[in-house]
Amino acid sequence: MIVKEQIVNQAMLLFRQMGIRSVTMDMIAEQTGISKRTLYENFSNKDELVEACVMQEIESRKEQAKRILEGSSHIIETYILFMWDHINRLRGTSPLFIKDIQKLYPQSICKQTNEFNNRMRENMKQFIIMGIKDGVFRKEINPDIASILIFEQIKVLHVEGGFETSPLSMFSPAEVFEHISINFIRGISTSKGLELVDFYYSKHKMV
Amino acid sequence: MIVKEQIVNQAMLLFRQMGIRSVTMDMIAEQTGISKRTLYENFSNKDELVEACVMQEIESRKEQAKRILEGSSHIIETYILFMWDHINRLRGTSPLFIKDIQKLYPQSICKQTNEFNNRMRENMKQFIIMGIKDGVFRKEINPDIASILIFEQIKVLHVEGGFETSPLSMFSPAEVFEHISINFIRGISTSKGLELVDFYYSKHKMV
DNA sequence: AAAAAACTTTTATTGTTTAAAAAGTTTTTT
DNA sequence: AAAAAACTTTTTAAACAATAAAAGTTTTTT
Repeated sequence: MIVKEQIVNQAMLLFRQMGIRSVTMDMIAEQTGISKRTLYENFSNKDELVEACVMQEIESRKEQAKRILEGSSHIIETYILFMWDHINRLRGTSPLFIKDIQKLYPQSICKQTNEFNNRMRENMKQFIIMGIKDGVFRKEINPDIASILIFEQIKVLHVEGGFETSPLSMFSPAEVFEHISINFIRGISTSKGLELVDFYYSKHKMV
Repeated sequence: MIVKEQIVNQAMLLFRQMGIRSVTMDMIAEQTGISKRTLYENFSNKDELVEACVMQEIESRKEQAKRILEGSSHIIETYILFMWDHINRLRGTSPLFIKDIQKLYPQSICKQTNEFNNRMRENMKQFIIMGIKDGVFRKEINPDIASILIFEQIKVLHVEGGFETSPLSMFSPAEVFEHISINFIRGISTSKGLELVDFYYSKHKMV
């Protein structure tokens, strides 16, 4: 079944570039170098193919998350590493990809990503609660509000009309994301937390 | 021309409660206790009346801004006072009011509010630049990105579908706004800045 | 002279039709 | 046996028409 993987990989290449809506099955067949018929013998419809792509993406993220958790010694280091991981993903992916999944597939496939997102938000909330207990985040912080707000801020990157409408369009999504992430964690931090943010930020600094 | 003021005041009462779209001219006439004809003799159409209301609101804000600037001894105190002023306004105004102005009147009237908003964003940018020079905000901050981001965050409060769609619906706009404002300024602050935020926040603390 | 009511006009929303593009299928070719 | 091409069906989006609500006007009443 190596051909199925081939198709998923080539489709992902196109999806990442142009989103899902504007990639046709003809394009995918051509890109993979197979006929449409063969394509449909492997995936009986587009949704099935998209689902396979999304699942692959989610799996990749889960594995990466596992690696990050194993490789970090403090929750703030974890946060910084997740930030860099996401920045790298943003750099290789058109905002259309995420946007299309959310707008076009709110039922079947989005179920997977929604579960994933809800788990992420819940993780973020627990992360904040842990940080407060640990004395790195301020105790005035409401973990519910704060965990929602960080994801709402990130949504700005995937806003309707791309990004072009927004005055943020002059800056790259990756740059804005870094700004948001660092400002957010510093905003909720105590002085002890800030020291750790500075420490781990310079430890993992990238260009 | 006391009757004109009467109309504006009564109309504002309704607009603040239910937005602009859902308030009819009949409702305004009834609320003011005059006939529709008299209403139209004072304002030849709804847009003119809305404009008068918006101008009154802008004037009120300008005066309040002047008072705040005069009454504060440091830019961080200014920021905290503006925050409380806005929280008080939010408490008395339905999100529909701002939403309707932005969605319904993007041309003539919105010109006024857009100018006002652009000036606010520019002020915010200058505020951040001053803060960096003064050593209260971090020098890594990009004043353009940061000034846009704070307004984008505030937009979450006026998002399409009210607020009801958003997971933030369980919290009051005022509460969320305070969270956003404090997190933002702490996020961009140096340790010197944080001390001042703490100082002025407790100085002006409200319930 | 202004309120109340009855009226006309505009605007905004809703549903319907139509046309194009892409999904999905079948036939033909190599 | 799979690619290429030709085909049919579905979806989507745009254009248009019908409707209802509110804007705006005129007439009638107090």
